[in-house]
Amino acid sequence: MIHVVIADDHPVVRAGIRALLDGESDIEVVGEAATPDDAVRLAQSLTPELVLMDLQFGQAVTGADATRRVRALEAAPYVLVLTNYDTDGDILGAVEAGASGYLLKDAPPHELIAAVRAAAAGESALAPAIAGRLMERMRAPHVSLSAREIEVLRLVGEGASNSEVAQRLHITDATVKSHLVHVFSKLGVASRTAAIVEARKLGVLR
Amino acid sequence: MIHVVIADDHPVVRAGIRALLDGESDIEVVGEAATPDDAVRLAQSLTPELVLMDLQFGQAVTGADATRRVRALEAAPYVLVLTNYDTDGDILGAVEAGASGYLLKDAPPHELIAAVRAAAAGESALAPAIAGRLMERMRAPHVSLSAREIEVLRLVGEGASNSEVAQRLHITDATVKSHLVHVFSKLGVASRTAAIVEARKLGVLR
DNA sequence: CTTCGTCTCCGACTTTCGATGGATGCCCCG
DNA sequence: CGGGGCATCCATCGAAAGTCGGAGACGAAG
Repeated sequence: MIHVVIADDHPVVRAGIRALLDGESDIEVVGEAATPDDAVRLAQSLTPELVLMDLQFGQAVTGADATRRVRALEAAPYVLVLTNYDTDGDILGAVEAGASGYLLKDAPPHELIAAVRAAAAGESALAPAIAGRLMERMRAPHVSLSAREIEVLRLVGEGASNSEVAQRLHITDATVKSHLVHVFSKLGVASRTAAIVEARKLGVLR
Repeated sequence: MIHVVIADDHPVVRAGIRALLDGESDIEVVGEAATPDDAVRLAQSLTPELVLMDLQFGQAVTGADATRRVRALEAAPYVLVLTNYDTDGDILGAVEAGASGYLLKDAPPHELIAAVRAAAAGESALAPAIAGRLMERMRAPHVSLSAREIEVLRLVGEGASNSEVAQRLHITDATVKSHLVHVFSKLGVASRTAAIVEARKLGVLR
């Protein structure tokens, strides 16, 4: 049984979510909070597995803050963030605060339910529309590999040797090495294997 | 809405599954098949997102076969395989035939429902009891790396150089290379990077 | 007890990789 | 327009990775 606390300043939204979740036999809504403070308080006293957290409370944008505080509790319930707009600038903040997932309020019911189950299981559940946007914002500032560099790195990541890469791209292996040197420095690593590991971590590969 | 076709030779089982799924608003059972041939036929004519497929039809074990044929259709519905026994030797066959998931018939209702949703979303849904067993059978025959070899490979997979691995394991880098040579030959590759790729594919790493 | 297989370890040789340094062409902006 | 920044390309040379052959340990068969 997944115990859930709903935190949203709008009663209608809370009721809607509750109605959706009440239809699921393995999910029980144990509390509702109308303010960030209440959300943290209920998360502590009711020890739910999951908190559904709105990002916009009244005027102050303290949803991310509340998320951080909830995640700092001893029981540390998972937090699933809800918002109306996928352009919300606080997506990053919420994720960094420890949110397991991020959903738009107009998501189809089964998507929300699936997300609740996934989040309660410790998995991350991002609305597809958001995942891409988020990824861009997370990795763009970090690395900006040129198209050619990515191309080379991708082949290396498939296990190709320098000469194989050179052949496939119709360039000299000296050139391949040069591209790799640049990739290494941009990724802050010193070998092809480490570069692959790092590239995967940053989402550049795979 | 997830449209489902149920394929099972036992009417009672079909009714049971239908009853379970009818309780879900986002799932609709659009057809029932009592034979593998019917299953394929309905999968083609009704174009469901998902086919729930029994492995045992009458006497012949053609569930895997039917799965293969269903997956070969133009619409290519996902296939979720059901069976009574987790010792069934055809688990592998079904998965290789393109089944997205594998469930025991005595699984709790919510697990089945969750599996249906997951499978319809293109995710794989394996009963935990089966996942482990399956994993063993899938990778054991392919590779049997020694504990030491895996240890070395794991570090290499983190981007470590031979000398770093040697230091961490308190052995010479000549020995590290030796282990890697064995790993390479067992995995059928010729470089550390290719080894990492292959090891990930086989589930040895990560 | 021997033989075989397997795992673990190692040193010396060859190949590949990565570092260094430099060339060209492109685009943008002061 | 003329330099600064960047992407792409290339050659050389020391360092790392990979190849080869073999040694010691240990257990399972023969």
